Amino acid sequence: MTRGGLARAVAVDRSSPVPLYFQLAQALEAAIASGAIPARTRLDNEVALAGELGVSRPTLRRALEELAHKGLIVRRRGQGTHVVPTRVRRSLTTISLHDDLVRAGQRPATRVLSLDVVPAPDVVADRLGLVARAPVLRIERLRLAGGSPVAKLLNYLPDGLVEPDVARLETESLYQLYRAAGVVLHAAWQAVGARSATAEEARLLLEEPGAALLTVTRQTYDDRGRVVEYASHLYAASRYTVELGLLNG
Amino acid sequence: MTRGGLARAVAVDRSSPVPLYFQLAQALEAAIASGAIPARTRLDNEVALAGELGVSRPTLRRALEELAHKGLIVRRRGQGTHVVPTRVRRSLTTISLHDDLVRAGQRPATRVLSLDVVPAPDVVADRLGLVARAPVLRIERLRLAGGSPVAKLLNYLPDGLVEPDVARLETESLYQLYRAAGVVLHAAWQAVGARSATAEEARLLLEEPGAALLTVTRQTYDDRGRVVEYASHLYAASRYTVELGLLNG
DNA sequence: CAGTGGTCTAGACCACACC
DNA sequence: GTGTGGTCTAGACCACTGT
Repeated sequence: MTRGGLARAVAVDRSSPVPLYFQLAQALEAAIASGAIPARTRLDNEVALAGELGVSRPTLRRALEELAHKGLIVRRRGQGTHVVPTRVRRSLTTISLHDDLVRAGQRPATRVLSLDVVPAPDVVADRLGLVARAPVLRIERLRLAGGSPVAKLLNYLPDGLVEPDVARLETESLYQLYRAAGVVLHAAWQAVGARSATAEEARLLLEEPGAALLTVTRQTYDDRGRVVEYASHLYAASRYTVELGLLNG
Repeated sequence: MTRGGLARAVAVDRSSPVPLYFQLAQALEAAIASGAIPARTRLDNEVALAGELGVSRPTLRRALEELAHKGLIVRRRGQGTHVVPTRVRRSLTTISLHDDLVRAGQRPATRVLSLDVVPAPDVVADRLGLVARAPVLRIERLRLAGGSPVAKLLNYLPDGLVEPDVARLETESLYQLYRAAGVVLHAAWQAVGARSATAEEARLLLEEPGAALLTVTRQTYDDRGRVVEYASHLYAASRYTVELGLLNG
């Protein structure tokens, strides 16, 4: 994008409360995605580009850093900034947790199997940072896609964090409930493994006993660093895989 | 850390080629990890802190942004910057791919099962962005830990990217070879699933036929956006799980 | 209200890549 | 050399949070 035509495709609104660098990043990402800025294009240098777009260089740089972090562009000293040629680029932008079921065609549904306040088992109390047998909210759900069960979800939450509500649990994700309760999720640690299904699990997930299941164990933290969830999930591996984007591997 | 004593714990070397913000971030991270800056501490405000440390506010901010991104601190407008109280914090800093075997006690070893240049199978050519049946390097390895096999690793690489060398493959990781060849890995996409072991796989991994295996399929990109690897790995799930740190989930 | 982090600017110098 | 992105500065104004 050398001829300055970029300034028309990427217009910013200085009266908007949305930060300039964010507007720029989004506009540039859209322009790249739509092909308005073709792959392998070399962008103008930062000083010139900032001039064309009517922002300062640091502001432009912050936008470019975002795109570089997402893998959409590559910047190299002495050489310039290029739009990455890769075809399969979509998966890289975000790290998907597990709600990928919302994708193409799948009609996700949730059935609440149980919803109780119980004394925390030792391992749960330890992971949540609570004293032994402290009351915790235990949520057991069955996730269905296209009418058939794909996962059994077991979550433990500190008591009082969100309102237990079967109806909402069956229509919204747990993360939507967190957000509604003002909890800002920030980071998580998770381990992925596999094991064979027990008879009971096989029955729930409509698999053969002994079929391979994907296990995901996770701790989620909020922006204060408190553990807000301990989860132990079980996926029917024949119909489900976890997709992950990794950066700076 | 209010009393300015921080300036002694966090000293920067302005003659070093290492960027100031990076020195700051590392020093602060070390101070937090060691307890020199205790959990829940409220840091001085940014202007004051920058003054104490002898850097400008943007430079300090860049360091703090790094720490915030890693989940070590929390910054809130009107309220200040606090050190996060979480206990289990180590896993969050980086996203581990699969070489976690190097951890505590495990003596990792690798046996090269095969190493050939072959015409690319269709799926591989597609994933690597090559024409059908283009020559690719096919590497089949068995990973052992503590003397017993834990994973069968199958990798396809564009021909000519690295030198095929059995000896080095058995002592170093594939990623070390990439680095040595000047390839800068940048991003990856991977899918994690599970399935039951075939008789042949069970024999290799010393598992029962039908045992649950963890499958990892991955594409790795370099900093130019080229696909430099297509991998299909198989883990003995009874002895291995994949750990992942997730940010901004 | 006062204090905090969030954003933005204009300019400077440096390290590296290619000619 | 010349041109590029990488780093750093000093200062300004704003939006939000608590009192």
